[in-house]
Amino acid sequence: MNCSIAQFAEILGDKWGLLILRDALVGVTTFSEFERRIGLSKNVLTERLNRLVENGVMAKVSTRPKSGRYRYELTEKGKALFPIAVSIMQWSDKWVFGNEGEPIKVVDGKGGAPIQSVEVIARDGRTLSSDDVEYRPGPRGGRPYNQDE
Amino acid sequence: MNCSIAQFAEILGDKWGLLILRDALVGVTTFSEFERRIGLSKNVLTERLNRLVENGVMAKVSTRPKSGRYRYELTEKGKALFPIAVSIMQWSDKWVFGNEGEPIKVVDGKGGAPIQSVEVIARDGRTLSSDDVEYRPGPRGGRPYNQDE
DNA sequence: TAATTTGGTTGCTTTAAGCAACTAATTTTG
DNA sequence: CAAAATTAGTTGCTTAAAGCAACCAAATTA
Repeated sequence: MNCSIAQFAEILGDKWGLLILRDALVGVTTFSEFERRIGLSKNVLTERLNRLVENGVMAKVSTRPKSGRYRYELTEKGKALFPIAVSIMQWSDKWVFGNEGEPIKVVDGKGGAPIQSVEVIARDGRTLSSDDVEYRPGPRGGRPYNQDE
Repeated sequence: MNCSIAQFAEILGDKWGLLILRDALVGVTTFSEFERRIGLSKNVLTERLNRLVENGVMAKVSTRPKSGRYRYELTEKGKALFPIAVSIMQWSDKWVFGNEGEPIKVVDGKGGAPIQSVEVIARDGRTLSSDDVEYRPGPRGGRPYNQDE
């Protein structure tokens, strides 16, 4: 499907994929810890982790050779999902939790100051809302945002 | 579940939810146009749109009173998902499509210049990667990023 | 006036997810 | 050092969700 969002959705566009990403970002690496924290069945976790590995988002590495124990860790491609995760958290904190307050705070590792709100910024520095942009066909061109017909 | 990402996932954390958001952002409003562009079955589309309406992400408004024709449009809460959609597109463009080039370009409505890359910025202006942050329990506190036990 | 479009609903089939039991190494505990 | 527990799964069965096709009534277009 010739759509960036659809591509993302294929790789981790479901509940479990997003929760695996969340846990991976906070440092979870083992099969059993993902299982315990997320609370999904083993066969589904197996399938989802395999998909992430196949798509280069995570790497499966042996802790010690021949041990049968592994670490699942984010690749560079996986770590690049960080702004997506943060923007999701910020949206939820504001629009779902609201004045209840957020469950987790993301802070700068150096100094512990809160981070800025993730925003879409124009080349000239203006913050853009969804009404301020236009969509143009890219290099792959053709009809924009259409997948079939 | 006391987790911001899980809350988001409940509302539109699946393939169809993300594709509906994509289309809504580019201006799709009618049931039939969502159906045609996304290519999902009517019953699932009905259920998904209802969920988005129930959660305040979209509003269902009659085009003309008593006409039986509706527009599904993003609320303020829904439009606030914009940075998430853009960060997903940018990730996919870079890490999935790569040098093939992106299918769609998001440009500034004023002047048509490309937008900046969506990033996580510290209070002091530094761009932060996933290794540069820490996670602290928020006001809702308790154990961070744990939902059960 | 007839055909088409819109926005669905209903019923059936197929696919995916959840659950429990089992396994075979490996590691920890007494 | 033996027994228990943990890790990282697999297999089989059940239940929930998605896909598909047909159908429908009101409104719109030809």
